[in-house]
Amino acid sequence: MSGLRERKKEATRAALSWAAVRLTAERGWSAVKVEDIAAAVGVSPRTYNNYFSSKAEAIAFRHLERSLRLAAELRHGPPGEPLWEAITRAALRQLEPGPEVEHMPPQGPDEWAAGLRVMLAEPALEAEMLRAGKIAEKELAAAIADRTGMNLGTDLYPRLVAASVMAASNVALELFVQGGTGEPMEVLLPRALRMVAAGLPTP
Amino acid sequence: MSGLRERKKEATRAALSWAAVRLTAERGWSAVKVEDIAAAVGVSPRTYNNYFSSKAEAIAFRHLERSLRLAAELRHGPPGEPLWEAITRAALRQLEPGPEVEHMPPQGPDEWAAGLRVMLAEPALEAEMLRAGKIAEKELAAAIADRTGMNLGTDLYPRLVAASVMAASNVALELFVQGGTGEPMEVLLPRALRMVAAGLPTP
DNA sequence: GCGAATTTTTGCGTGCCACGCATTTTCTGT
DNA sequence: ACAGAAAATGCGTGGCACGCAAAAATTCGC
Repeated sequence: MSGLRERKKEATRAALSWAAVRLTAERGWSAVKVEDIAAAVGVSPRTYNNYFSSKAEAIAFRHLERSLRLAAELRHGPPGEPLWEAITRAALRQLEPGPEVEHMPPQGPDEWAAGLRVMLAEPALEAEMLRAGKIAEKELAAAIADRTGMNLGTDLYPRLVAASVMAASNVALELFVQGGTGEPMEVLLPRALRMVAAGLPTP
Repeated sequence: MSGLRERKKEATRAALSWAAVRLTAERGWSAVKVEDIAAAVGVSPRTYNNYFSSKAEAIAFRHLERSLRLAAELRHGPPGEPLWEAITRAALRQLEPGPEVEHMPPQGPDEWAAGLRVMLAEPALEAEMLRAGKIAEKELAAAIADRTGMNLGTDLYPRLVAASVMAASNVALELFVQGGTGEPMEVLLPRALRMVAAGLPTP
């Protein structure tokens, strides 16, 4: 309905999420209390839980948003475009930093990878990230079902495509974060997507 | 090294996990306290946390074990067998109820599905299940890398296959649990595996 | 503009959970 | 049987999620 109120809410949510990430990167996950995150945003600790139902959720929120955008973009893109091209294009676009990162210290890909390693080392955070991915996967499957005219409740295809896309994204990210190959996400991600789309026969 | 001690530990761990599942199915997740689980097994609450580092972990443990068996079976199977046949065979075998279920009330597939729905409705449990799947995926990727002589640190293939296998399993399970099609897992799972192996072109 | 209604924030209190540490009990190897 | 190792337990602490009701802020009808 209204604009200002909801935008303010989203701003607070984003600020909390962002503060949680920053503080965790600085001090480590267990050293940051909910109270600290709330204080960094200038809000009461009780209010934090009005926005996020767990400490971990604030950190996974950015991941969730980006993943959800993928599904949204798939819905609003040109309907005629072949499915996998649309998916690849939408996935690649999520790699571009959004406007919210403007007033952050500029992060190279190395710092980003290091930060992610820290996050995923914490079991609670890993679990919450995975849950976020799963939520986005549901949206993605629904979008694909719409696009292909298939039945989400009975057809394997939409869910399989959605799950495979998330799998490819995660694998590409893992390899990037682990840094075995020096290749950037812009290279790894499309390659992984092409592979799952084409099939994975024994080489 | 020793036998009795470790077997007793595993027995306790399994008993705790089993008690957690049973109590949760009966009363619901939030109504069962760690104290209850411990009491059901005849062990101190403090001891529970020597086995599982969270309340949810006990429930995901059965899922974790089964998923890990898949990787183990892939390692110990005939090395000559084509990769995807070996995977499918190993995956199907995990559907057979293990010997630990012998003295449980016989569960039809419907009760099983209902139980799973309850579990996955709880965010904390869903997250923990996903984490268990992720851990197993790592093992699976390593097994596949070994089998194909590929490099886990630089090649996408092993991780992609592992992730796709887990994705297919999860999708098959979702569809089964949701029950849109009346088909059993023994049918859905191989079909999903065949699809991800062959590729997912727009139909 | 202004006051009423709705929404959001906050303070407070409760119950539970994860875990460190020291102690006791149980098991193993010789 | 005994010494040493490993596991179970008791106790205490800090923190987190959340229900509830009061207070503050914002929207909307007029």
